[in-house]
Amino acid sequence: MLEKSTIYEVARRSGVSTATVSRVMRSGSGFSEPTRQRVLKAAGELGWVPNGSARGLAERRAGIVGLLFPDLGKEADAENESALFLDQVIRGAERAATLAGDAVLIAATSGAAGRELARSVAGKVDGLVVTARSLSGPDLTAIGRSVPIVVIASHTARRKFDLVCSDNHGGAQAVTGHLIEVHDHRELAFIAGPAGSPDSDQRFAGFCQALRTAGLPVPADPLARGDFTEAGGERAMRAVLNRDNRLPRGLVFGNDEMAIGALSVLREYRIRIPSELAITGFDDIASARHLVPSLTTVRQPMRELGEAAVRMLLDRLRDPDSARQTLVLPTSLSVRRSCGCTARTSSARTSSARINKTHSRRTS
Amino acid sequence: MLEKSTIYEVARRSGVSTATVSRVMRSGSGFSEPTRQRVLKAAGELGWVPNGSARGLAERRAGIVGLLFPDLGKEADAENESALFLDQVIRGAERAATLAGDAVLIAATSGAAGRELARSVAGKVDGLVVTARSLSGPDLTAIGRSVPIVVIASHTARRKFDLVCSDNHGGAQAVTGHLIEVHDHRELAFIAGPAGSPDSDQRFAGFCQALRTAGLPVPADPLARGDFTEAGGERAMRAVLNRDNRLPRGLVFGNDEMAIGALSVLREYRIRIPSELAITGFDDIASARHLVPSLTTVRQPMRELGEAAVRMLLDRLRDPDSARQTLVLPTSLSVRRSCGCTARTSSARTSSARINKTHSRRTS
DNA sequence: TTGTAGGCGTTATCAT
DNA sequence: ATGATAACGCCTACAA
Repeated sequence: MLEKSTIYEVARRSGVSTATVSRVMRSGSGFSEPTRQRVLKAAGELGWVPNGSARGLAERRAGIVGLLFPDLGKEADAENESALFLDQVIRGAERAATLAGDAVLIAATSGAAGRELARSVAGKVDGLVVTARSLSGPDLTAIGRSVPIVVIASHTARRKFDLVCSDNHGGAQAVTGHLIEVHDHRELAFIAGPAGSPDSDQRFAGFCQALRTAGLPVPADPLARGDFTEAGGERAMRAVLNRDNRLPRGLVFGNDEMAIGALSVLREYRIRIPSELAITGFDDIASARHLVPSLTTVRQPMRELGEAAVRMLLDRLRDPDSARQTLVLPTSLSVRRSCGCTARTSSARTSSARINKTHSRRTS
Repeated sequence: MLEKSTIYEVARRSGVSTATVSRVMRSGSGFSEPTRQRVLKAAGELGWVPNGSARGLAERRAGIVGLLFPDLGKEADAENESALFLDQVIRGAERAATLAGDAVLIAATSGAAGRELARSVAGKVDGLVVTARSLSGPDLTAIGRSVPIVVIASHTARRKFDLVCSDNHGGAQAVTGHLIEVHDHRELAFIAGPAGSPDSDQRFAGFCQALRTAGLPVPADPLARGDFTEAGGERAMRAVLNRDNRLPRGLVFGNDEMAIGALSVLREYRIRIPSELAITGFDDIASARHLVPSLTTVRQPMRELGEAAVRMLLDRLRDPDSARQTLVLPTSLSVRRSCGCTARTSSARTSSARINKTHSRRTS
């Protein structure tokens, strides 16, 4: 059934040397037209596809970039924000790689077994895009010794690699500012994600910045904490409701998932959104549009993150010694109903892309 | 910066031959403990990662499976049903492959350029999982000559390959049956996807089957047609509203997206769901839960499709001459509010998995 | 324009 | 337990 022919057979069948076959398949020059015809014919008849491993070995280049992301586990389905986020990143990476003629190898690395997997992948690719929480710091460093790495993670992360992230701080500042300036809300609070999450921390910082800018009192801590899941948002909301005897005027959530969870609790408590309490999220997941009320939130350029990361990686491959880069992609505001606006969705840039050339790489 | 050391350097550094290094890295036997230590130490110090291309060449096996899916284009984002579907398939494929120690190479193949891409990918992998509409029939056949292929597509598709799909017919029959039996609706209509879509056709067939079973009149055609998008659902709904002066009692949509689009039109027309008109979808995308009313729909085991396809491919790789298989994965009912139910979501199996051994492969 | 032959980094088969 | 040494399939100087 399967042929698995080699360049030798194609060469023999078309009466030329393997060198000529190779030339026909890649160079586009260095042979006569009739020769080309014969080679192509033979290749076609045999159904020959050049062996990627052999080619990669000879070219010292696999033509593959790897994408590592955290294994979200069995429970991670379409409802999961991180999952959605990563899917988009994957799409973006695929697009950018294909555009450059490369393919993308994906792998979900989890915990300890992740290291082995990562090593295996590292051997198969020319470079690696690694998303937050898919690899420990030491593992990153170790693998970084043998393969170029671009990290997709929050700004605060290690500066030892090329890095791309979205503007969490600016995005949070923008929604919060919207609540303050457009709706004139002055009592605002932030519901954070898991402790230690750089994303959450930066969003909280952006929130605080907006308050500061408006001359409002700045809280030392978030009002409550969830874990970026719907269930976590529910819990956080209930905790607040049970603990405090009066609510702020607006709640800025660390992400959409938690806002969705909170919304169901608030509905239960018959608290009107947005008339009694304004709500905002972060991420702009698909469901945000379909909620009632629809959720005002901050859109992250998820796919662009993947694209940018791969492009950066390919640049690095081309030029190993250039200055290391950090790219911060702009977020945008998706204004819907939950903040109090009534117009149809509009969106506005929250910041513009920034590139920081950090330090130059040591050469060698 | 980057080491890119080889097995030779590891061998020299640890004072053994490359053969021994290789043995230590894979066999787990054929060397003494002290030797093992030295090799591991040297490898660690050098940060050596075995070159996948060389390994693949020597082993005649890349340890990579490819996943081809259609390029949905720029406009395809998280809102898009097909996109979500494919994301889940990708996740499933990744999971199954990783479990088997393989990696997954992904590529979105679009139109003509797709063929070249597909060939390139085919050369890099041990086998290919190909989703519906990512490759033309002839291209499939051509590439199938050099690499084993498993197809994820509707049942009707070509039988020349191993195939896995979900039970569209059974799923549609089940929701329709629910409308008939539980809610006693007898005037039902189907809103189809694009003409020629096997998925849509099978769902319509399932719809008809349910009517037939209940002894109700069976329509020759769907009431209207969309293109599986939200906008398409809107258009279809408007067309029906403008054309007919009376609506059926329930509308079975070919997928969730279209149901969502229709829902917004129906809201505009102040038509009460489900009291005046019951609505159901197909796919169970994330938003279905959050709609108002929440959407009763049929869940496809998207991730499982990816898992099953990869497993099937690995089986095929292991045993090239066994009988070709077709696997139909069961769908399940997600009962929510739009059908008229008031209970919380419940779900029920709609069918059980079926395996058809078709004909045996010709040996050679 | 075409062919010869060495090399790419591993694995695996023989010896020893 | 270890070491030579062929493959593996392709690319690419270098020659002709």
